Amino acid sequence: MDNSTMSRLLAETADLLEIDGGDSFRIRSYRRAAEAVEQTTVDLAAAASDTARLLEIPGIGKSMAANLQAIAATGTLPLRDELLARYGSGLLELLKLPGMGPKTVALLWDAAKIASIDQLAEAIEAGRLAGLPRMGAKQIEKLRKGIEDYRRSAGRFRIDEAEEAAARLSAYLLAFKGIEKVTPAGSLRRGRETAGDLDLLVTGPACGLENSAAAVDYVAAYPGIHDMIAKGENKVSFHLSNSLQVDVRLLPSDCYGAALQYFTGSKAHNVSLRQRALKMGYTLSEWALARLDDNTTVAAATEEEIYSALGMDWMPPELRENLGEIEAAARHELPRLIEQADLQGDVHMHTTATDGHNSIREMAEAALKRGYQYIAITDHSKNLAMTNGLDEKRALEHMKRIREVDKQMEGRIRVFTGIEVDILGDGALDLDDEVLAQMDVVIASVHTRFEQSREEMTGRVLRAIENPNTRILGHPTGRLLLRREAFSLDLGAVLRRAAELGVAMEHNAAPERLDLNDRDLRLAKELGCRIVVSTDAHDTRHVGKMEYGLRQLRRAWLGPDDVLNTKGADEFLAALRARPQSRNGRQ
DNA sequence: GCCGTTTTCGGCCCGACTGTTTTCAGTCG
Repeated sequence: MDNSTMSRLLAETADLLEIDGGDSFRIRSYRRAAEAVEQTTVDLAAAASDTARLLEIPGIGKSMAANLQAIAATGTLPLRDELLARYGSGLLELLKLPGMGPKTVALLWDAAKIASIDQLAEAIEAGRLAGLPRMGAKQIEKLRKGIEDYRRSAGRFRIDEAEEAAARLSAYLLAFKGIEKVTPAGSLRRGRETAGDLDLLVTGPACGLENSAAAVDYVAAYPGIHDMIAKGENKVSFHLSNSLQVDVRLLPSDCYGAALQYFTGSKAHNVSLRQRALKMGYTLSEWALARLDDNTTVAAATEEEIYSALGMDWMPPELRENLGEIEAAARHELPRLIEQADLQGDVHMHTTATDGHNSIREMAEAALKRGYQYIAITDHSKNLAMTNGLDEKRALEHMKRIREVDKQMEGRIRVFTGIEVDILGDGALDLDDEVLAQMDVVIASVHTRFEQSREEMTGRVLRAIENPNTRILGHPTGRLLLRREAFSLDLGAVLRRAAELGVAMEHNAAPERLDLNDRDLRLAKELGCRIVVSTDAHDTRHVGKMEYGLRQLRRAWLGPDDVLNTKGADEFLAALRARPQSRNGRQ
């Protein structure tokens, strides 16, 4: 069992205790322990027998160590099981609805015996919620909409979860003699934010059409399989324990490219590509590109051959959405997409001054190791009290420390001063302008939920952009993957104004964030609004880890020139600071 | 349930915002 699963069990226990009305400090302990387990580099399943080692981890005491040992030994936690037996796992799912916390879950359970999202939906339809305490028309409507949004995203997995499952399975497959190559296809390969299932294409001498039986048996013996769906001559389908469906296809290497192309999709891209093939006298299938007249194979082994035979350049999977990439590839005018090597700096990160886990120096060293030229330290401001956010006085002191570290690094990497301020309800920033003016990087973010009208909400964000100290607009959509609580915002107006005033728009590269979706990013490019891709790293492991965010940028056809932190340190700073004359007075 | 160069008991990150209130409880970060 891996640390994140152990962490999840502890966090769920905390949720259940909260619904149960348990001691709030005990609950916090479970939460802290869950976070510690997630954070630590110690492999807890392996180290479980070493109690002293467990106790070294801050937040793990005697009973939590025993809990971890129970989880490692049995895969489950007695307290959690006990609470689940009382309330059922549906309550944990209810908590995922926006605006739904433990008190409301407990209320619905006590008053109406509602124990799942389905039961809640039913109760809303039947009008059984009206009259319950704190259940006005607005609240009920919010829940109804929350259920709708939740159901839309349910059943899909975040890209990093799918990728992790793919990596583990690939490692297992590659250990088999005669399996030489494993490639994830489908939306995972195209870099979508989420994946509905996992398509793995496998090839090697053991994957021939006739001799694949041993390899198929090996696949079917994968220890992570929860239940088998189908096992054929060349395909094995199953669910993992997290209910992710996996299809493993074994293919001879001479048709690997055709299969890879076909199973990567997207559907729209493939339809369009097959039409093009037909016009050229070919037929394209998952087995080969073949001549229509005599059915002889033209290309099949690699994607490059197939696209080339169709008169096109090979294109990165991220572009395959039938949004003009086929025409561009045929004209040999595919865009140059942004790559990791283009990025010169990571300019959003936190330290132990607020809710980060490492020092300024450690973050700088980590970024240096990853080959970056500069970073910005952007801890939280005072409005985020729970993170120990910085007030004016502490912000200035912190700035001094950042400058000291910058000196210590002796030019090997630049360390910029910065802060992530909160956009308040009236659109003002929560720190004094005189202090903000001294910072290199000021990221203005919305941390509280706004539920005003679209106009009002947009007005507030625009006001924050107008503030001459705002250099980067941080996550303004309130968008969290698989929990889309996006408040209403005229993003077009926001991006346009940001472009006019030279304020960059942040795209958070963390897989659970990915602030801007494909369409937002295309719009940003159209409007000439520059993007800053960042990690919002809270520890050294996440510093500069941009791959998920980069794939989103690539999907939107963004190149190095569309992104601000592809510039060198001085150019980046100059671009951030230079703001055109304010054009106030225009509505 | 964790933690301790003020402690082995008594503390434990707190402020903004919303909706349903008529002074506040609940959620979120």
